[in-house]
Amino acid sequence: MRNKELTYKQIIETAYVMFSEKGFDQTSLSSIASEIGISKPAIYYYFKSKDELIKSLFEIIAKEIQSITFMDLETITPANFKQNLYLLGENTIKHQEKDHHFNHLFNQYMLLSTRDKDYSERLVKIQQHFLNTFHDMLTHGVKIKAIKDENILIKSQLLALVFDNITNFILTDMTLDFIKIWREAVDSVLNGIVNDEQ
Amino acid sequence: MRNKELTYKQIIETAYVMFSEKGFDQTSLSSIASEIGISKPAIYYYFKSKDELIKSLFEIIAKEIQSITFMDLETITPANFKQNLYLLGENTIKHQEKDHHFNHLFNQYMLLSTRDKDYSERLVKIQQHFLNTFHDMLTHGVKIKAIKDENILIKSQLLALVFDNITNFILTDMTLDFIKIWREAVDSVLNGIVNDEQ
DNA sequence: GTCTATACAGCGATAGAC
DNA sequence: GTCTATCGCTGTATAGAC
Repeated sequence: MRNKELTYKQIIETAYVMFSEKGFDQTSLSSIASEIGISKPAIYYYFKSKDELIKSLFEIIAKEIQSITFMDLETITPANFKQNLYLLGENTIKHQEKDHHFNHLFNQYMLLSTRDKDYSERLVKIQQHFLNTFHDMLTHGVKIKAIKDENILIKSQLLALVFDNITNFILTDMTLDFIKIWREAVDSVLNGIVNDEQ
Repeated sequence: MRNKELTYKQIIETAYVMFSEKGFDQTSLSSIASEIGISKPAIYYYFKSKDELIKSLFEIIAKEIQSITFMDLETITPANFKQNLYLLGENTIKHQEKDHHFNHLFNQYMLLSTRDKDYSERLVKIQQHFLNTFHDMLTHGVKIKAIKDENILIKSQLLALVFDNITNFILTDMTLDFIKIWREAVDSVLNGIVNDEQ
């Protein structure tokens, strides 16, 4: 007799890894089951279909993105503004270099979204949230007079694009100095609009 | 009796569209065959397996990337340097907005590469070529004294990252002004190192 | 060179025993 | 809650007719 919560947790965790490594289609429910040491129908006790299991994982990913890109604006001052932008990138880069599964899965949902309207709408919202995070950050910078109010919208979109693609490039075997690239991006974008730079 | 070359061409073109819209796994050889109006085994006459058909499409994609990112450095002068960087992005953005299949397929090969060493190595080379294009462009800019020799390597990598992810974002339903973002990227990166700017 | 027919494996999902 | 057994379907791939 197994523990109910344990089994549920094992299915989620095993699916997370296997889906990321082999893809949704190439990972059968039986292979997930045998990896855990249970039978295939046991999975159907927890999830009414394979699609629902895939959807459950999406919810987990979506929540993780929220927490990764969270920024507490209250702690930002003109003195530490640029440093905080550096850190936002550096922390994420270090996090992604440890867990490749996250981005592999996310890419698969991106592909799913082209033929599934639900995923499409959810992903647009996530990307929007993502863009907003950087826009809020720069807007806050203007408000506390850390930077000048010049082209803030486009500049924040540019930062979001760089940030997002750094995580994609980490997945390939490219060995670039991503932290340096991110710092160059922040420096370039803020160049000329930073106040009080000595 | 069908024409041999025509059938081959039809298989390639139909597979290109269907694989991009539904994915490799969700597109069966029978569905491709019936879409064209031939029988499933007919495909096996031209391709010894589904994987080989997928591989053939990869060769086409790889070639297309080479031509998209081609830049004739001979025509670059200090006067048109920045304008050419603008155009490189703008032409690609317009091209991508017309043909979404290209990027959908490319993303699928990115996922395949995580479990297939052949694709992995090929893709790294493509990404490398991609980075080199921008590096060559900026290095050439230094040579013809269009820009100053400051941080050229990182700056070219940054441009490549922005350029690459703009094409990814076009696939989503985000309606951003990508041309403006690209211009901001070029402006930001070149800010302070451009010579002869009035 | 292209077809019909078919082999064979594997999938998602369900029924019903324990 | 988890199992065995099984259904129905679809996939890739091949053999052999024309």
